[in-house]
Amino acid sequence: MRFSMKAQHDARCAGRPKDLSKRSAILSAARRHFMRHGFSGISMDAIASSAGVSKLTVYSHFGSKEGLFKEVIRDECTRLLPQENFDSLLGLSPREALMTIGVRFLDLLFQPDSLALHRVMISEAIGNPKISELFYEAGPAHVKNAFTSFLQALHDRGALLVEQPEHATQHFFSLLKGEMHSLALLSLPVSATPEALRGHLEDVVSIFLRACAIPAAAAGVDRPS
Amino acid sequence: MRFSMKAQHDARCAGRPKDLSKRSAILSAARRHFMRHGFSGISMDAIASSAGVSKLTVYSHFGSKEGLFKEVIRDECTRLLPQENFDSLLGLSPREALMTIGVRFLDLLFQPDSLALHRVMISEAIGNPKISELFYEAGPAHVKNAFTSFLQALHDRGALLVEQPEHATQHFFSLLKGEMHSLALLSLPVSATPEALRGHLEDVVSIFLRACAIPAAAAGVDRPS
DNA sequence: GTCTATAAATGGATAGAC
DNA sequence: GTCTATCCATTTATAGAC
Repeated sequence: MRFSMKAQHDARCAGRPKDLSKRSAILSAARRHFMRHGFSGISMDAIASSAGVSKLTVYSHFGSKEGLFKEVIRDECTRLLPQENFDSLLGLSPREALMTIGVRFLDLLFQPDSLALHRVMISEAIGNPKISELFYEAGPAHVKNAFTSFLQALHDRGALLVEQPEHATQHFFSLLKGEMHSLALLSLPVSATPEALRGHLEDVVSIFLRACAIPAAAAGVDRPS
Repeated sequence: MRFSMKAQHDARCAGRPKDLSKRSAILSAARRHFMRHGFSGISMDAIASSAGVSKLTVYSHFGSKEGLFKEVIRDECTRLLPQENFDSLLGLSPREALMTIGVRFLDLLFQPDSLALHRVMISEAIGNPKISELFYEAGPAHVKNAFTSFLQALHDRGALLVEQPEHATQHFFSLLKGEMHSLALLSLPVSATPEALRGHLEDVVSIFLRACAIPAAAAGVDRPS
């Protein structure tokens, strides 16, 4: 009973279980505060009292403020990104598939948590490039790779003409983000109503499809699969 | 001997003249430090000593750290943006004009000073939306408006089909920024070689022109100019 | 013994006033 | 330039709980 039946982290031999509920309470409080006020903007005192634990407990779990911060980032990336995979959309028409992906991506991008994470990462990137690398690999890179594979698949089956899938991915997501994302990062008012987002999305998909249009009939110029 | 022989700032009339050279020395030092370390990342002590003045002088000129910061932002925006106006490009072909504008914009965007300014603005936007508004109006909004007017002019003379110039402007600049800008904001390594930028620019202009292409011959569906 | 909470202390940095 | 009041990350008692 005292001994963890799910022997997960018992590497510390006799070290006793270190209440996991406290650990997650700390992580949750830290996440709220870091996202709202940034790394320097909040004190360990505030985090500890907000989590209902003592400061010593925080230090015993995470070692330092920076250690806690890194854990929060890692956590937040996996929390926001439930394994992106677009293979299930290969049955749809390119337009339908792109619209679906676009809706998902915009939903993700304009979540307050996601915006806050981006802001915090950029602000920490001033003089600390290591942390933003951690973020990028755990977050944006995944979506990017998934979409590139998806485009490659569409190209291979002749549904679209995508000569450079990585470039195309970049263009698609850049268009999706649009000015709204820049404004949101600056905490400026942005009318992200569902209607506005929908219109934006339709514009973007149309532009993208025009750029990747198969040159009408004679597609024989390219390698035949 | 005690009296300055180079009577530079002897306007000792009514209100104390407050040495303008010191003012600009402070501004310049503050700019360097704020851009490199952010607002919280640098102390007034460091700025004062770096400018070769006492802290008192700094406070007498700018009142507070935040006051100094705002002045730096205002200054930096006008310094980086030498009045954008694209009317002189109306004689070129749309592709040539867009390429020219793109080169200028990318040059501006990837200047270390410009990147630093963006980073600092985003990090200050956490809990201080007023300052980023100042920045946006003094900076990005100008370029945006200039380009929208330019597109409208092209549309009016039938060179392009731009139904919604403001949306088109948004798309063009989003594409130009691309992934490179997001990476640069995170201080992540980005290969912004002249060749890479050139290739990117050509892609972007091609996509944009395809999106705004006049539907070949029968343009009669739209209002004839 | 080990985790924990409370509390206080250390050591350093800083904005702003005089 | 100096002074002061404040804040903060981190450490160090001290004592209770399992």
